[in-house]
Amino acid sequence: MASKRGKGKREIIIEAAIQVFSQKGYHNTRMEEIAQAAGIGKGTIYEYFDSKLHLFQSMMEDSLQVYFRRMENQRTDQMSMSTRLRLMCEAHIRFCLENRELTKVLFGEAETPDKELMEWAMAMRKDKLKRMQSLLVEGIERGELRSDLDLHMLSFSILHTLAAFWFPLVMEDWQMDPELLSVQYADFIMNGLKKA
Amino acid sequence: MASKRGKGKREIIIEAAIQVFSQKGYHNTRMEEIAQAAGIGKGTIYEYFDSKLHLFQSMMEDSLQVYFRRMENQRTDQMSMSTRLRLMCEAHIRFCLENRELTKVLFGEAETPDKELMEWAMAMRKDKLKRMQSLLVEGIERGELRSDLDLHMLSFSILHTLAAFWFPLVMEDWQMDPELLSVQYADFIMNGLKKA
Amino acid sequence: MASKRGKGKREIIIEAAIQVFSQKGYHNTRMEEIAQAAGIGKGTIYEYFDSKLHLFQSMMEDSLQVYFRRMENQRTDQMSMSTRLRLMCEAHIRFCLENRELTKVLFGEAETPDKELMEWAMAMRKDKLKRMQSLLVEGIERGELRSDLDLHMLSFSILHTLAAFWFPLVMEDWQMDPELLSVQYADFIMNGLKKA
Amino acid sequence: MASKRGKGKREIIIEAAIQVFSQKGYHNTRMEEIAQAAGIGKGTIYEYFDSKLHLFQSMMEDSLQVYFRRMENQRTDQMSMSTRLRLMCEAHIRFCLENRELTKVLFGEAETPDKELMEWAMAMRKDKLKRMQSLLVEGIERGELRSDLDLHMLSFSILHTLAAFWFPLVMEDWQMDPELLSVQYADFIMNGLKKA
DNA sequence: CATGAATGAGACTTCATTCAT
DNA sequence: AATGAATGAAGTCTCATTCAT
Repeated sequence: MASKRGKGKREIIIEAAIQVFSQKGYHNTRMEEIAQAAGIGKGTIYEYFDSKLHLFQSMMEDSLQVYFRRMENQRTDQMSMSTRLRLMCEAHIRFCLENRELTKVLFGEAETPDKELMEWAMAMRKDKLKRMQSLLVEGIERGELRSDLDLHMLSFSILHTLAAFWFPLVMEDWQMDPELLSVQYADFIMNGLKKA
Repeated sequence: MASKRGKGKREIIIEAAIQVFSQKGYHNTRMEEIAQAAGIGKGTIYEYFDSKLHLFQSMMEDSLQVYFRRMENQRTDQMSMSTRLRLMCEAHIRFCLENRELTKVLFGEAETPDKELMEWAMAMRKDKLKRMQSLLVEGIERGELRSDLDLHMLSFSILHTLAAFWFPLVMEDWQMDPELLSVQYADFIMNGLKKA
Repeated sequence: MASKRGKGKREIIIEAAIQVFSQKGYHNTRMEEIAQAAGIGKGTIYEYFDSKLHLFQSMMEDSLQVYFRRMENQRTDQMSMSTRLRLMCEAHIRFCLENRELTKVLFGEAETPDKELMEWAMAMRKDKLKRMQSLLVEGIERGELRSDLDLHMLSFSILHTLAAFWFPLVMEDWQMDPELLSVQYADFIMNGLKKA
Repeated sequence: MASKRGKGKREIIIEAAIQVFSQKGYHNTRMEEIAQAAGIGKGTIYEYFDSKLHLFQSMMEDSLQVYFRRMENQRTDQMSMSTRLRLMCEAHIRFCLENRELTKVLFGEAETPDKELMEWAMAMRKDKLKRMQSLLVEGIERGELRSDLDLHMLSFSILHTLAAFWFPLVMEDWQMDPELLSVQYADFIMNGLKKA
């Protein structure tokens, strides 16, 4: 009860949804479980959300906002590309470690309960890719990055690797310091594998 | 009829399963749809597979075997690490382009309908990681690769990026020549982003 | 509606189950028929019983309780064996005539849908036999009954004949006064067929 | 194979049906199980019997014929009623012990898969009752039996008790000598329970 | 005649959603 | 606004029966 003080029903339900969806996935979650986790009646959910699908969608949108707010809360314009990549990586990793349930639904839930949600996810994906491409273009224009590599390939590679880190961190308890991991990953991205 | 010549029912069903599961996902696929896609009756599937779950599992196992057979069909022991990474990448990309449906279920289907399958997927994942680590260790011992980066991080990064390529190739019709893509990716991995 | 006043859903369902199971038997009864007989939706049954089998089991247990409560509701300790047998017989017959559907499932339903229920039925059977044997032993000790007959055979014979009466009474509308029937049956049991 | 020499397919199938139906009951028996028990193909059964129901029916009819042939194979017209009852009882008991599977389906299978079979069973029942009544009437006319008891009640009691003996004999391995049991039962029927 | 692979009607059961209280 | 008992559409799986070989 104490933890619910000051929270509206909508927030309580979304939090319960994150908790249950992240553990069981969309199709294996029953509305009643979410209601129980929220400490409310089954019917009440429908006062705030039209359907199971809308609840899931709202949860994803809310979660992504939290993620984006966290990621963008950095003023890195003046820094070197290497540093910016490192900071971005570190922010992502810290987010994952501090929001394990949220992370599971955001990056792990690859189920696409329906077409609409699928398209929404695709749009998110494209948006992220564009931002990453912009960053790379800026780096090239500044003369810090090579210009002979395909930008689509690069942004894809970097974004997906970053995103993929959620798994060992959250699911397998990979014990690695976020700062060290970021430094190493940025080093790898910038300098490659080859022995100097 | 002509398309079924020379194929056993089991194969026909697996193919239909790949087709439908890859389009709709596990939970949104009805057994009847698979039966229709296979051109057979609903009950016939149960002559060959115990349940929907077992069908899905069999399909995944079969698909992975096809993938592995393709990937391992290379003798690259004597080549440089750079070349080996490039060839591995190329093999993966060609597989994706030539087996679009198979690719969708293997890399896109992140649903894990039940615990057993989840564990099976985890085991696969760990196996692939180990192989990649072995490759990197070999590269380090040969003196071709840096030894100051965390191996877990590296193998994770490389594998996931590779795997991630399936999406733009199969879902977004990314028109890029497999050979060129492989060369670029290997270059990126080996030399990094930094301008020389 | 009027007929349901004061009854919980569970009771309504059990009553409907008695009605339908007694007419069609376990395997020929569909859950939907019971739901219709109860005037409720198919799914509602599952709010009160886990499965068809559990419903059947609960119905049998409930019915037997009603039967036993009725049979044991007699203080006959001081009477002669002949009277006790007669009263037992009469109670049984009256129960059958007043609870025709219940009687059909209790004595007519020899189907044992599964192993567990079979064992339960066997246990009931043994319990009844033991009670009858105790009664006979008491009669022998009192000097009222012969002691040269096998007790197992006797208790079996008496119980089964009694039980068997349900059929002509309920299924064939045997028009015989319960009191007269009891008197005759007790006479037969006590004195035998032989002409004096 | 040796055991099938000289037997037609029809007989083989009926024997297999007795075996399986007696163990599992009508509804829990699959046609395939019978086919396997008969050592033939599933489809072959349908060459000899129209349906599962007809097979069951045929099996019951055949079995009952075997039973009746055995029971009637006695010339007892000149004997006393007491002796006749004893011999009838003994014949029944010996049949049960020597034809355990047959006994299970004949007396234990109270499932009535459909209406037609139910009616057939009722007809059998009435026939047996009539024969028993005739016997009792003869006894009365001869002056051996009492005439003050209801004949319907008597024939019912005796027949059912007799029939009921199958259970402890076949299902519970009641170790009692058939001759002794018959003597005791006939004694009980003739002289009753009362101490002389 | 014999077979058994194929079939699809039919039964149980689940669970998102509704609505009377 | 909140509830949860009730609902019934929908999906999985079984198995008697058919029929091409």
